Amino acid sequence: MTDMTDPVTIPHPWNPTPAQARAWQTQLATRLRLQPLDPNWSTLAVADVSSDRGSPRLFATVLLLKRKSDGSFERLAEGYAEVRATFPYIAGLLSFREVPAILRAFDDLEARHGRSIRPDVILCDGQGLAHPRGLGLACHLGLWLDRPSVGVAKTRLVGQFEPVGPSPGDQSPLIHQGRPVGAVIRTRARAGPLFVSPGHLCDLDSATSLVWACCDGRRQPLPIRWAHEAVNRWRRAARINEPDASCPT
DNA sequence: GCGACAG
DNA sequence: ATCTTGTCGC
Repeated sequence: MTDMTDPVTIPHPWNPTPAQARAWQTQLATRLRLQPLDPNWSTLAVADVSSDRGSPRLFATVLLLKRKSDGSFERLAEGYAEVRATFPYIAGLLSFREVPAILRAFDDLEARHGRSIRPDVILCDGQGLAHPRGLGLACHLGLWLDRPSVGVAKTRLVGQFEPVGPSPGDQSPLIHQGRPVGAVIRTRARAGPLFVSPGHLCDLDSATSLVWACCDGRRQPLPIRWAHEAVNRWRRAARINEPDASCPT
């Protein structure tokens, strides 16, 4: 009998063939734990990755934030990493391309912060459970780090849903293979809805309420916007100084 | 063969 | 993801 508490039962490579990657996803999905998130979560880590068209240079950023009692966020620390992509972008296999870069950004974050990071939840730009094999980027990262995680994507990958209402807060269940795997949420009037799904150590209700709690009238949750701004600011600076990338302050 | 297809 | 200016609308 294997130890059911291992984050990842068998370490796997990040540069497998597409067929091997799909097999790992099916295997890893069996390790997911769908459970309520601590409603009193306060520390949140948010990750984002960006790159120039056709360039194999991936820039990853992870921000560590603290949710204050008044609902605002405080920036505690940040980490950065530039990685050479070892896997192409293939719909359904995004985590094999971006997670390695995100893991290095986490390492940088810990190095700067001076101690191990144990965020109450990790917010990811991409799908969680709403995936062909139930293992979107949020699930994969959460499993690897053994931390609760939530996925929020701008467009659909899988699943069917009824039209979402026009008002902020309106939502519609995302159904895949007869199972509710996520929620389509209107976060801003006249803007496209977001696709939220749980990652690891989290359930659908927890995922949707957390994302909604991170929204402030804009289409994207504030943490996602901050991470996106941070990683793009760094990438643009690195593009000017060409070769090496000097991390932000 | 055709359509779909996170970032 | 990124390439890109202006433009329409609240």
